[in-house]
Amino acid sequence: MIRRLPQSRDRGIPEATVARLPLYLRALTGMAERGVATVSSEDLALAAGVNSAKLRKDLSHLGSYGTRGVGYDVEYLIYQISRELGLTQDWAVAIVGIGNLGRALANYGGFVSRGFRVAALFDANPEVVGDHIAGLNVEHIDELEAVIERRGVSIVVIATPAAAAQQICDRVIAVGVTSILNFAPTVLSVPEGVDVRKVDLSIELQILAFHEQRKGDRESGGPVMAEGLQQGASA
Amino acid sequence: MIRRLPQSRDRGIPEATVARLPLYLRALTGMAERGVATVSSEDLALAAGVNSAKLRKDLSHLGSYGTRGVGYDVEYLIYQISRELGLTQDWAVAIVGIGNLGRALANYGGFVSRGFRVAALFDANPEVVGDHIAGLNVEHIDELEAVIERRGVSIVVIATPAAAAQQICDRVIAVGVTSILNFAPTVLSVPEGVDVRKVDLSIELQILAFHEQRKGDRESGGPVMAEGLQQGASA
DNA sequence: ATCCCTTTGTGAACGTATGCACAAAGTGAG
DNA sequence: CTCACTTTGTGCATACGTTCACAAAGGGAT
Ligand SMILES: NC(=O)c1ccc[n+]([C@@H]2O[C@H](COP(=O)([O-])OP(=O)(O)OC[C@H]3O[C@@H](n4cnc5c(N)ncnc54)[C@H](O)[C@@H]3O)[C@@H](O)[C@H]2O)c1
Ligand SMILES: NC(=O)c1ccc[n+]([C@@H]2O[C@H](COP(=O)([O-])OP(=O)(O)OC[C@H]3O[C@@H](n4cnc5c(N)ncnc54)[C@H](O)[C@@H]3O)[C@@H](O)[C@H]2O)c1
Repeated sequence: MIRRLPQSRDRGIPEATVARLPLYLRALTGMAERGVATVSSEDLALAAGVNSAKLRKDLSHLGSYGTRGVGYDVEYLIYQISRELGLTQDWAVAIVGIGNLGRALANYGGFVSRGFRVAALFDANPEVVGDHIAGLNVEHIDELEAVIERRGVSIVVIATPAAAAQQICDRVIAVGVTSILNFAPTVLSVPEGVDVRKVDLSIELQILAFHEQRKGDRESGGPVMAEGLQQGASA
Repeated sequence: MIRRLPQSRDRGIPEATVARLPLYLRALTGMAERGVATVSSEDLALAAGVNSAKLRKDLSHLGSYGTRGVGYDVEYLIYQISRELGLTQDWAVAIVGIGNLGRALANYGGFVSRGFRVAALFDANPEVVGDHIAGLNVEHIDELEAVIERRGVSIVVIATPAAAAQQICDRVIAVGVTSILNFAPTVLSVPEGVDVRKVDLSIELQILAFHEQRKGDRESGGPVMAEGLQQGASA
């Protein structure tokens, strides 16, 4: 291997790695709070629930921040991962659909903890509009575009019924939003350059049911299946 | 303790495929409701937001249920996928931690729609215990084991603070639960044979932030990377 | 300075997933 | 029947992801 400076500009981090970085970050933050100064790949991997070789390979994509024979400096690694994930800047998030779920999300403290700030709440229901939740006023959905632009919102969380999701999606994309987190159980179609991630309770349960059923099958003499698998990264 | 994942198995459906089956099912259900009798892989793939070759390969793992020149029978395919996922039986689900999120989950109608039935709610807070939510009484966490066994709960949803999650997890596993859906931002450690899936808002936002930051970098002359990617299956 | 111990970073082998491209299989018209 | 047309199911190439295993690097003791 040729040792070169351009290594740091090789910014092609695999998607599977990106999905695990927040996990490492969380484990590291816990360690920092407990006063741990350095950590080995073995220990960090254990805390994050992954294989240590995988962890080392993941971190190697960010650069060479470890010290052989010692491990990684916790604070420094927190900084490097945070920077890579873009958490050293402040992200304004809007939540659309302030029903059961939207309310829970708006009240969720874990949001703010890492660079994310809930900057706007929207709903179509006149009875909900004007409510005060977590120090924010719920705006009418008609104000969507204006408020998003005024407050510099760059990430939108959709928590409306499925029927409204695509329309909300189209509208926020039209004003330049390119990152969407969708809780509605529907497939959003978006132009290239827009990232959609989805959280779908129903799908998770169905996947669990699939494996659960298969465990039961075992008793009736079916083939013994692989088990104990935790879900991995999303690509 | 090396975990072996035997691949050579007859009914071995790839994990990536399993994760997409619920998507197909949802699309098919919508079509059935609109009176569509048959569908081509092309159309179904479009509705589910995947590549049609991938869809055909996924379905081929279940069997050969299509008709060349025609497509798939919608109702029949719904039945086959439902059966494969184990949705033809009834799953009793318990929710632990009836706070903001737990309440939203308990009130969520989409649960029941597909074989899942919320059968028990638990909380440690005396002010919450005894509340009536969605027709269910919130039980004290001390009753966890007894109620789970009595009502035949096989899937547990954890919506407690992170600090309580591992303990709840250990307790439900001790009474035979092997499927857990975890909303708490913590890595659960479980014995082999137990499936844990996690839903983590914070991780999703951080992944979005990573890509969002990268989009901004483009202006400063960084390499233009592939975008527009939607998240894939979790393995 | 030398040796021993620990731990990183990565080459290489293997496993899994994706998507193209096409033969095979089916429909229906004449 | 044959022919034209549609669409499935899959072989194959390629890309991506995981894990093992070990040389190289660093720390510290003597
Ligand atoms: N509650 C859950 O646990 C849960 C779980 C998984 C998925 N989901 C999904 O999340 C979404 C929200 O769930 P919920 O339980 O909060 O539903 P909900 O009905 O309680 O809330 C939906 C809110 O969206 C608002 N709304 C409707 N149309 C709108 C529009 N065009 N613009 C802006 N706001 C609009 C409604 O006024 C309502 O306040 C649904 O798609 C649901 O399927 C919910
Ligand atoms: N609210 C959200 O939008 C959101 C988003 C992502 C993740 N989460 C996570 O989901 C979990 C719940 O979030 P929330 O906002 O509902 O919090 P919450 O504080 O509103 O609710 C937590 C509930 O759990 C109960 N509880 C605490 N210890 C318990 C125990 N040992 N046994 C049983 N019940 C116990 C509490 O009494 C409370 O009712 C947290 O881990 C949170 O980080 C929440």
